[in-house]
Amino acid sequence: MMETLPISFTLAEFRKVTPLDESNIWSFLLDRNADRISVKRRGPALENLEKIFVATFRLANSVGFRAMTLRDLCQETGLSMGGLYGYIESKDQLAAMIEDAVRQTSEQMRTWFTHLKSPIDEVECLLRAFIFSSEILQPWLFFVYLESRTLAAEQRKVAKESELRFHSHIAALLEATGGFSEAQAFLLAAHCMACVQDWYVKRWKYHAEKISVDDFAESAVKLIRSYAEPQRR
Amino acid sequence: MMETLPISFTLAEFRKVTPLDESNIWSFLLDRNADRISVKRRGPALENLEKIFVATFRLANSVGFRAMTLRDLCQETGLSMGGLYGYIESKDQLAAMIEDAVRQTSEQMRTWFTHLKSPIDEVECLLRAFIFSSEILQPWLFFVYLESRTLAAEQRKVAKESELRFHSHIAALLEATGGFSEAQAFLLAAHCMACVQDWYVKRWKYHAEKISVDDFAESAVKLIRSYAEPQRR
DNA sequence: GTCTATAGCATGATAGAC
DNA sequence: GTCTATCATGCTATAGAC
Repeated sequence: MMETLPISFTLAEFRKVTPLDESNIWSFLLDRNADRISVKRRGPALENLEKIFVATFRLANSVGFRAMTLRDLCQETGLSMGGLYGYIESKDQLAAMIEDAVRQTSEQMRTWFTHLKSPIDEVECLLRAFIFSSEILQPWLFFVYLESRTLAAEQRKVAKESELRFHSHIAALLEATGGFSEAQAFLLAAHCMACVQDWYVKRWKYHAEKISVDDFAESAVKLIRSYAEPQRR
Repeated sequence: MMETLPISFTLAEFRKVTPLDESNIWSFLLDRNADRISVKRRGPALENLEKIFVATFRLANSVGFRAMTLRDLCQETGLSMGGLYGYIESKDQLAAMIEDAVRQTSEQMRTWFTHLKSPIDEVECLLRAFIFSSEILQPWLFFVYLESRTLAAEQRKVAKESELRFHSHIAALLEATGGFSEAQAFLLAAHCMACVQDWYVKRWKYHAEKISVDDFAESAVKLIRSYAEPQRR
């Protein structure tokens, strides 16, 4: 699907080809955790899953996941403690489900633009895809970014490795442009990651200034491209 | 003091002129909160303060501040619950003391390089000072970055304003170089902030690759300078 | 100035009614 | 499939001994 996109695609163009978005993610979640969810009727299950995760994002954001209580979660969702446990196995597994969903999308993303011939074009596409995915799934990525350190050691490790794989992929592409040593490419890739992650980490800052995600992506891509291809300026 | 620094100073040079570092911060903390700390003998008080805050950073990092218990804190510091309350008024005030210390240093930083004539030189100096300060006071800045959202509304607001003031200062300087519109300068300043904050947020990534803080600062500064001054490349 | 002991309440999880 | 009621544990904060 990604082959149909231009190099400098917009959010609207990206939306048409991305496999996961705000509305179909609940089905994805239900199917992936079907064995642990005891509720069988699909319609109400999807509605309650949405309530549970939206409330989790809100509560974890205001007090942190480990300090959020299941009683607060019940109050926000309208479920009882017993009802809630039909959807989750434990509080820790609730976080694990989020982390798993995010890792799935980020792992897929690395393969989306491997058909491109130019390394710097692939970098641009990956940065745009990262920014637009984080626009669509902001609460999910935000949760993992801020909470993975407080989760079980195993999940923490997996989250770090996932970030590092994406980082290394960008670094390898930058090195392939021929303009950078391995160490320079690693650092420049780190700057790329920091810039694009800022879109979902500091969302309040960009919203207050009414900056659109397309303008943000344009600015980040231009900064990196002008450094990797100085002759074009 | 900052007037004696060259434009592209190193960590070693910055250390000689910075007012606050790892060892004198405990005195600063004790004096600033003297009215709330009931312990009077200065020597033991400084030792216990160091134990309390170092343990707080470690525990908050592994479970989050709101989920960290004062019992864990007592076990790590060797103090009893009663003893601990000689140094803090409440758990919330412990976080407020950290937030206050960090805000002090960040507010001072904005005035350090106003004597420079060239806006882009001032940007370089501010970015280096920010990175080197965060190297020296990493656990403090890391705590505020990750925990301010979970603190009281008042503190959350103050932390955001502090970030925004620094951001706006950089943006104004970039606009003063003459190469950017207000909106472009805002976005480029945001990229600056994200890159330099990454040094203390993703420290594990840089340490694993054995990247020195001087190399990191050089890379970040070069990226921004090459964009703001394309003719020099 | 630091300790032990405890008050008063909230927590994650489960059992069993319907 | 969802509820209410309850368990055992752990929490912040304080009182009072030394």
